[in-house]
Amino acid sequence: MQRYFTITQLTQEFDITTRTLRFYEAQGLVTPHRRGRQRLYTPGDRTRIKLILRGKRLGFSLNEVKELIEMYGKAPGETGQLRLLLDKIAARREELLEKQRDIELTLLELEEVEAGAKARMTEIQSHVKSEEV
Amino acid sequence: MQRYFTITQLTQEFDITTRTLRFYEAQGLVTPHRRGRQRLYTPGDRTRIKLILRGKRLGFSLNEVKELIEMYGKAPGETGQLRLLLDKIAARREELLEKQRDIELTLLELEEVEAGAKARMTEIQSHVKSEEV
DNA sequence: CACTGTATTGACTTTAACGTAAAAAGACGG
DNA sequence: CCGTCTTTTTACGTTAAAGTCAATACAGTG
Repeated sequence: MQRYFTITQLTQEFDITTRTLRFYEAQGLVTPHRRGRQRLYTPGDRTRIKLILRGKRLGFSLNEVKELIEMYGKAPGETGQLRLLLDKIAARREELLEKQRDIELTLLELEEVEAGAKARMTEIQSHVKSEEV
Repeated sequence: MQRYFTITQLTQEFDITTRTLRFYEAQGLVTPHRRGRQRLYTPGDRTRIKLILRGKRLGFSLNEVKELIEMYGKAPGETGQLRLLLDKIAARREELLEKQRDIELTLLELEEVEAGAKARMTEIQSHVKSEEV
């Protein structure tokens, strides 16, 4: 049973515009079916869109995202260049691990700032209290 | 003892161009000293540049990075709007945590693809061996 | 001082990722 | 069937983040 999504359904679900989805299509990132001129998105298309948006959140360009998705898309059988695929996977993994470290560092720094701010707040509080006496 | 860095030193260290550093300066992200017209970067400037690049790797825009850095820069004392600062920190943290989840998911998917590829490889290997018999 | 190489400035160009507007074609409710 | 609404297509505009190029300006060296 093939359930389809319309373009507006997806734009609402993911909070993007139709322009964006058509743009992704023009870039070859999704290829919805057509009923006449109308676009019909399969659940698979929907998943791809999710992957695209996730990639974007991580700072990957659309081209990089495309490469990633194509890796998923290929069944392992039809992948002629297995060695090459494995290399790409390794490279992506390295990038992701670096991003993880970047995030950890940034979170730590945020905590420091937060601690400073909170300390400053309670300090102000105590001033207020002493003035209240 | 104030040790300075030249612009080219930094471009080499971080693998960016002079144009990029001057652009960041024009955006108010760094403000190196001058000796005549020549730019002199302090270790503090260097740290800021590191932060900028880290932010970029995580997919933040330069403006977002600027906000982040300004949060670090402000001593907690001179932060008039402590509540506002804490809110911003919380928002950033949420974003970062989401990115962490995104990374985890992507890593998992990469592992799946990798497993498939490796399985396919050993399969091919065994074919070769059986032909060798 | 002349030469050479590096820095700076300013202007213009480029690329990615959409936004916006206009015109035409379906889709639908009454 | 008519008007309204949505969708599509086409084309041009925009923004962020630099890249590229040209015209100097120094700075150090022999």
